[in-house]
Order: sequence, then C-alpha cells, then structure tokens
Amino acid sequence: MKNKIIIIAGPTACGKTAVSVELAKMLDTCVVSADSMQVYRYMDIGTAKITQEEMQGVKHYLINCIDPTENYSVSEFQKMANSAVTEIISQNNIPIVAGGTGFYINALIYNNDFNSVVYSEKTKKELYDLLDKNGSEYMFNMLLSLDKEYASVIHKNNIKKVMHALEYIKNTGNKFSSYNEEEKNRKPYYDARLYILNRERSLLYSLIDKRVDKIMQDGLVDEVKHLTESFTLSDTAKQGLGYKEIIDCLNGNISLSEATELIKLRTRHFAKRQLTWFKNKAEGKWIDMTELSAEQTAKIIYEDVTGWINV
RNA sequence: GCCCAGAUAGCUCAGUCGGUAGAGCAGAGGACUGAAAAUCCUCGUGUCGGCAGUUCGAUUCUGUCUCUGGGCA
Repeated sequence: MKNKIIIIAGPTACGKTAVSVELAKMLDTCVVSADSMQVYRYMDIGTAKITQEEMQGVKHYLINCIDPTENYSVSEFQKMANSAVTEIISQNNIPIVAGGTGFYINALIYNNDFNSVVYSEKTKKELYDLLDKNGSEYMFNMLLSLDKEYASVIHKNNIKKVMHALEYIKNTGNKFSSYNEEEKNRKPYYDARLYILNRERSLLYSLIDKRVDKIMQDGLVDEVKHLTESFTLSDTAKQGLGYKEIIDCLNGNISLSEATELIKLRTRHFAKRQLTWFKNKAEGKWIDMTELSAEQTAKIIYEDVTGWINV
C-alpha cells in the first residue's frame, strides 16, 4: 500500500502557509515545505518565510536548510522531502506538503528519476563554448539532428532547455525525448491528496501588491545588503523574486520605487505561471478561498481527508 | 482672457499624402520533467474627444465646443 501524503499548493500569496498550519494542528502532524526559496537561511523577508510564531508549534521541514551560497534544485528537494516525509510517516502521521512549486511537487508525488542522468562539467563547458561561438540557432539545429522529437516540442528560443537536452544526450547517449516520455508515464509513488488553493484573480493580485509593500517595509533592502555583504549568492539563490531587483537597485541601475513595482509585476507573472502549471499538470481539488478564512479552508480539507485517512 | 501643443486599445504613444488603425507595456492563454521565484511561446476593434462643414467617403482637411498640459498677461 502506498503511503499517504496531503499536499497544499497554490499560487504565491494565496494563503497556503496559514492553511497548512491550521490543518497540521487539526491532524497533529508536521509540514514539509515545497518552496524553492524558503529553504535558504538568511533569506527571510524577501521569501515571506514562515516565522516561528506563525508555525504555532507545528514542526516544519525544509525551511532554513541550506546557505545562500549553495545551489538548489528539484533533485535536492526530492531527496530532502522524501526523507522528511518518511520520518513523519514513521511517527504514524500523515505529512502535509505545502508549497507553490508545481515541478517540485510532481517530482515528489511521482518520484521522478533525476539520478540516472549523468552530468559532467566538461561536456557542459564544451556545449556552452559552442553556443558562444555559433549562436543559439546552431545549437537548436544540433538538437534537431540528435533528437528530433524533443526539438519539435521545445521552442528554439528556449536556449536553457535546448542546452539541457543536449547535455543529457551527450552524457548518456540517449534521446532526451525518450527519458521525458518515461518520466511522464510514471505512476504516483505516494497516495497523494492534492489541494490547490486559489482566489479571484484581482484579489490575488492585490494580495501580492500588499505583500510586496509589507516586505519593503519590513526591510528587504537591509536584508539584501547584509546578504550580499556576507555571501556570494548562488545562481539559484540570487534569482529569488525581490532579491535580484533590490540588487539591481543597490547597484544604481533602477530606483527603489522602480524596483518595488518590478517585484510586484514579476510576482504577478509568477503567480500566473504557477496557476498554469497546476491547471494543466496537476490533478487536485481546487478550493476557491476568495471568501474563506484559513481556518475554514483547513476545515474543508480536514473533512475531505478524514474518511480517506482511516481506510 | 490670449497664444501654443495635445485628445487614438487599460497605460505610454505611432500612424493614416482622405478609403474606419498598430507598437511597447499592462492583461489573458500556453509550454516545461536536474536553473522552475527559472526559461520560453501565442493573443491587439478601439463611438481614433463632442458637434457641424467640405467630400462618393473624414479618425485624417476646415470650423466650433469641451477637456488636459505649457507659455504670456
């Protein structure tokens, strides 16, 4: 029998954190964060990281686990989340996974294989040298000749994906499209109940604006200053929303109000991408929180889940 | 009060030598399987400020009115 997990997903600023804590209290269990930025220590304000008080005594995994100098990706998330989930299950509890990164959540549910992919700095460098010399069109044509199927799925301008596929092909000798096909057809590894929280779009956007204003008031600029003085941020850490914009502002490229507006705008775009993923790549129950409190939402999930838990 | 410049998509503006119009941004939709808070793709009909005149035909020319900037008193 598969292990049960509850997942609370949804776009940024929709209220996942509060709901997951409420539900964890009702079920007397722990929360595992599926967030690509809250794993970082010292990145508290910009990530709107859950505080000690907000946790209300509920134990949280995958918060403050790595330094901002380290890179983080699905693969690390998957390993850490699996071990956290396993630990919670061993205590006879149902883990609650909460987060907005759909890609990570699917990797956990389906236990996608990221380990068989061999990586080598050498081939990566060779490929990027070729890119510098010959341009992206050339790289895309290379992909076209090596793996026509994948090349027809991805757009040639999406150089990041083109390069990644080429790396895979060079290192394994297999087509990326066949690997892809295999991963897509996986059956769920967990017995997962996924709840996707959402709110009316205009309300969600105004919540995002409010959150960004609060983050600025709470001192994001100081946080970024300290962060960049104490660390050389890893590639993944420095792409956090709010961080790259403030860095740009500190470097004198944009004004503070421009940075603030840009953070709001990009966060809105981000929320939309999250929604697109959940709509098309995830199977779950949607809960419109527009007129619901965190407690009410948690109660709906609790009631939905009780019968299933006792089976 | 007078003079000048504007008034066109939610916003900023192009344009039509007279045949009812198009960019950027916003917004919407989509892709993605070891960077995912990343990366990439697709989507533009609106009384062209109101009214009148010239004209086969006006958003485009003319007059007038309203509004908004700026200047002079």
